[in-house]
Amino acid sequence: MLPDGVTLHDGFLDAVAQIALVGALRTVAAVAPPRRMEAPNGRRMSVAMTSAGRVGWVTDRKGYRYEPRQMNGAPWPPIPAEALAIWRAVSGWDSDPDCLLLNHYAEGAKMGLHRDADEGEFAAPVVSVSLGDPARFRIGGLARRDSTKSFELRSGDVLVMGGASRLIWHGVDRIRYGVSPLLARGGRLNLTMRVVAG
DNA sequence: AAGTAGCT
DNA sequence: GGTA
Repeated sequence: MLPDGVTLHDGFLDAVAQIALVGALRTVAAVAPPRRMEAPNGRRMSVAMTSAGRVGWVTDRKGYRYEPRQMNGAPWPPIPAEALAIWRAVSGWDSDPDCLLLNHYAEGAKMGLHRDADEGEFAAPVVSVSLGDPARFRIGGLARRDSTKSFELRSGDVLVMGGASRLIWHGVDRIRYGVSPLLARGGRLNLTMRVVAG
């Protein structure tokens, strides 16, 4: 039983769709290379990130925020049509997302419990797509201290966090590296689409 | 004394 | 996934 507002579309993308999406994301990564950024506390994150869309999510010692340009001054690449199609199918939101955040989990990468709270529009859901190696996903409640539970997210799964769970705490405990044949170098790709409205 | 996209 |  998932919290109210969280929907898991198990196996939403078949193998063909997963391959097509990975191909489109390769183009994103070529224009805006994923990099391991610094959290405001100065620690380098294990997950490498980049973005597509009108704005991209960045972090450094100045804090978390959305920026209209990459560090090198170039705009972010457009959000691939394959990703927008998923958003339109599952988000229930009228407009398209402003940002696609692309996270690459190499072997050993993980992400601590956090909330997606840097957007200006919390009525719109966050749509998360998993590709490649499986991840042990942890989900809590609206308060940091709320109890958590975990389950596995597999390649092709689409998770929607919206409604009462839009600001829910969540994270990735670990990935099971080398399980999926989808990505040549292994690891996990996660993309999340957000309405930033700022 | 919170708050935590980090660390054990 | 709850502490320090």
